[in-house]
Amino acid sequence: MVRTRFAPSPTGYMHLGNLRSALYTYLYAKKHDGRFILRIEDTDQARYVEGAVDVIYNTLRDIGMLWDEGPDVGGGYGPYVQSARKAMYKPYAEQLVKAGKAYYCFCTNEELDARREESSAKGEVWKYDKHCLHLSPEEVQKRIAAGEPHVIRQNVPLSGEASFDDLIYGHIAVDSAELDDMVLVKADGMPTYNFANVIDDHTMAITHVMRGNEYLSSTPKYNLLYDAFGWEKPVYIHMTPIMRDASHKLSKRDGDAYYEDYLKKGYLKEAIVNYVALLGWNPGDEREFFTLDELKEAFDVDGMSKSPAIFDVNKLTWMNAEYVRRLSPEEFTRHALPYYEQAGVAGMDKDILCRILQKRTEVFTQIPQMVEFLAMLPEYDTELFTNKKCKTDAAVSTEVLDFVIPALEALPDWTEEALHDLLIGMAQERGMKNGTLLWPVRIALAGKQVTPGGAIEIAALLGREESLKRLKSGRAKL
RNA sequence: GGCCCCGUGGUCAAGCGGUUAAGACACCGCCCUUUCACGGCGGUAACAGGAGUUCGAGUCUCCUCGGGGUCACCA
Repeated sequence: MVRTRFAPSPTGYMHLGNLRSALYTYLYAKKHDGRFILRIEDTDQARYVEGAVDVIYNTLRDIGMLWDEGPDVGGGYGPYVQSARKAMYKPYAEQLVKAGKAYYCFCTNEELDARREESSAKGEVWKYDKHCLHLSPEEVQKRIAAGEPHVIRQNVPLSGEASFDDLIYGHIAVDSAELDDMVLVKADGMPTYNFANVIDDHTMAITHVMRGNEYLSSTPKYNLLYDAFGWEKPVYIHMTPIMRDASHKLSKRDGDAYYEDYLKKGYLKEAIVNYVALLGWNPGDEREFFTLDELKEAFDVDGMSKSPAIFDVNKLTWMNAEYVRRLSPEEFTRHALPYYEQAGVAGMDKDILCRILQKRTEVFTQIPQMVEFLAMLPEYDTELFTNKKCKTDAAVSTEVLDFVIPALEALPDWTEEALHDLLIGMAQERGMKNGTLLWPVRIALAGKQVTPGGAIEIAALLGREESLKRLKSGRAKL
């Protein structure tokens, strides 16, 4: 049974890189009919943020990545919050000490710093010198009994090879001599992050450890620990970061690294998830649109990339536009409504608004600026009445408005259909290009060169009174 | 600096010893058209560099260069 885990620390936001890690971790488990486990790594009390755990829950749930075990739903391997596991680590370290795979160390920070400086002065790479490894058991006991501060360090062999196998990167080996005797348990009795991770993953029976690339170089050490315990090692899958550019990760400094940021900017969650899934993974065929269920089916480590991917808002935006177009009119309107209200057009015909806006909306936040001319006629210059392609200028526009205004005043039903028949009919009668007639009308109606929709839709949206008022004021300008 | 990882168009990315080196976004052009957009058609653009191995190398090996990661009693 495949068991994977997502182990975020609660920061209050969901970074896109984390979101993607969670996604891949979830997908891998689901693809193999396994279990997806949520573990909260909250040991860093200094960074603790109120309500941050809820952000994690809500985001995962919102997207549909439901966890099979976790702090709130339980499971047979709890607790699932690291702070509640504090007491369980030290005994494991002591077990290692008994086996000679770890040892107590009484070196103080000052001593370590001094030796570190000494070695860097000589141009050497600092590595703990195993100073305390050779203390006699009696002395160790005595000093512990005396209450002397101490840590427990991993005893890394001086020679030989440490290695691991990664599903993406293959076999990675490093000389044990390169490895430092890392601290397992700190002077305050708490485990270090690395140690806690190994213990947690093993005791939670995690079979596939999926995590960021930055752990690539510490993983050989992790495996040494598994060997020291005699535990079966997990399968490793190291994932690339999402980059801002070739040399920087997407970070909070960029102001657009968080899932929440994109929701606020008017992106659809399905589009974000879909885009992010494709950043660093490809299905092996030409498909690019996936629902979460389709991703579960299609996901495969073979398609995961070894090199980091640069985040491209451009493509996200294109993908979002595609998702927007696929919305039903009702769904589109539901998403657009807050922006209609913001622009003051919420009272207008929703069907027409949807028809003219849906194809033009890449991101919902673009809507107000697209429609604000409906709520209030902008100041405009008569230059706008001139358009070469439509064969119109101030004189033509004057002529057009002069016969269009009375005709519209006489129109019995102010419907889109009636407006269409009347205006197009007049153009035909007079042997004019549709554009020649419609251009001046649209300009007078909208007061801007570029609008979503054409003269007919705009007139229908504005209604008889407002339309005629705008047409007359346009005529008056000429 | 030591060690580890990575390197195909501007971006994502296919490619697993033999291809005219896919596709998508972006960009440019044309068509459609009631402006813009949508849609349709077409175009520009890449194997970081150098040595090998091989009949043949984007694919294998080595070196160089470039980028990243990691070297804490932080997580």
